[in-house]
Amino acid sequence: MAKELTSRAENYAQWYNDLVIKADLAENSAVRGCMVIKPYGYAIWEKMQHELDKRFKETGHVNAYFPLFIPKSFLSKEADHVEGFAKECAVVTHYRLKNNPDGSGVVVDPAAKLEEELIVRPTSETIIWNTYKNWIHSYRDLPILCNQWANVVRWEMRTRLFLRTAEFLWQEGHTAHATKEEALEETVKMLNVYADFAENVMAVPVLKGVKTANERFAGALETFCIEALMQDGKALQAGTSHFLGQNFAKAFDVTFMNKENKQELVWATSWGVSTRLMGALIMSHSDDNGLVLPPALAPYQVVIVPIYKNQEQLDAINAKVAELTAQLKAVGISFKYDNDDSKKPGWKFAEYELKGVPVRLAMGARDLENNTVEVARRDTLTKETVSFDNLTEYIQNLLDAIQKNIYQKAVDFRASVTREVNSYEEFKVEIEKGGFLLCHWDGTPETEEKIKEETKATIRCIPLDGDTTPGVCMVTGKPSKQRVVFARAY
RNA sequence: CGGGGUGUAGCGCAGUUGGUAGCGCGCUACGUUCGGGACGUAGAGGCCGCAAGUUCGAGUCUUGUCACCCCGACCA
Repeated sequence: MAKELTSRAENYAQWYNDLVIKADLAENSAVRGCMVIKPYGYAIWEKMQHELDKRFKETGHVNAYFPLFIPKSFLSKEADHVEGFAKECAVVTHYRLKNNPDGSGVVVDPAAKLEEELIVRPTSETIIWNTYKNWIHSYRDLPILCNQWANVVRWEMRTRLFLRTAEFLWQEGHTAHATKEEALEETVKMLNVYADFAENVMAVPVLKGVKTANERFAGALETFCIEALMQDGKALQAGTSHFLGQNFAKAFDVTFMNKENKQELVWATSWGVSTRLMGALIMSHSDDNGLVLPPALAPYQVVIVPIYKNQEQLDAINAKVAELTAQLKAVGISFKYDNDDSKKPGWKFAEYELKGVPVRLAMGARDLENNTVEVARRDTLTKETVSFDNLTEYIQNLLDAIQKNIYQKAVDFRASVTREVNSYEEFKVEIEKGGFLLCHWDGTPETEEKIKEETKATIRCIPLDGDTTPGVCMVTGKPSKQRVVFARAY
């Protein structure tokens, strides 16, 4: 991918990790490790939000909003949770500035020091459970199934556009349940929602699995995840769903009276996906010509480019295109008719390829004569001339075909770099090639840690629907219940 | 915080032994073009990251400083 660039392409694309990912999607901001998401990129994020939200509602969830600031004391109430996040928190210590006495700009007013510092949320478990405490008294108050769309801040030592920015956008679901079974069921249910979204909307195949203790969310008893594989052979954690047990209920003293009139601790889950998914989308499908977007997420699914020599021709094309766009609108296909006179057709072709628009229609004088249109698809870069009659139906089918095709391509790619490895020697060689390695592991954190140190590979997950044939650990020779998934990850 | 690198036009870069700043793209105007990132002509655009120093003279040499990028430690 992205072996070389023409001097022209340089002006339109920024290349990142061998993939076009800044192409009108994002740029670095003036703030360390943060990103500006440009309108085209944000439109993709909005589509993702819409599709996810729809699925959350279908599973009985509602949206709410909780504060950006978390009192420092809240964060220290759950021991594992603090340990996990303490090192990467932005802290608010003052609430006022004043003019610098020496006349050079402003300084922090030392008189305005906060009694208790506020943490900019790295995740909202603590502030939410502090709130839930007041919402929950009886089994009749349960379950609580809330989701919040928000930004969070994690002061990472090293950032990576889309994949690990200091501030990112996400949704975080936080649910409270009367029983362990119900909470576990919720955890798995949301994992399935994420997997469905990734595969059917993003066209990104994912492995569903459970994290090992080492990789578990700070404060969770069990972390479920979906793991995707990028085109460069590295794995990407695309979403997580945590079973939190009663840890946060204990920490924030959230109890309820059950039907037997006994006081019980509440059971919790939390789950989230972030703008990291934008990275997953880009790195799964893009090619040397730019982005390849699945029709389900493309800000516009069809772009129409007129080709003309004079105003008269353009008028004729405008009229013809108006017929088409009315039909597209009627069936809910999103489109853009680009009759901007300041850009040439060739320029537009390249531009919309870079932006990943699934279908491009070109219409010129020749087409008007023949009652045809040229249809180009982004995923295969092929073109054909199609009759103007029944064009809408043709496009509908084509969009479906493209959605399926890019998913299938990703599935095939993943299959081509997923293999079973049985010895540690072989593992050390194979891991250099990237991809998922299915190996036996003795289940101990020590062995996992040793492998990580020696090869930089981590256990991405213990797959939920993997082969459960037992074997022996490739490192220690001790018994193993099933193969787990190793990879180098982002 | 360690190791490496880079700061020169909006973007990407060149700049020789120190002599007063250039290329490509983009931008503006006009004309010809328009079915795969057009071409010609004429333009506009720079405190050479910042600060000291050496020198008749610094983009270039010295010292300091700041910022950003890459590789580690950390992590979704």
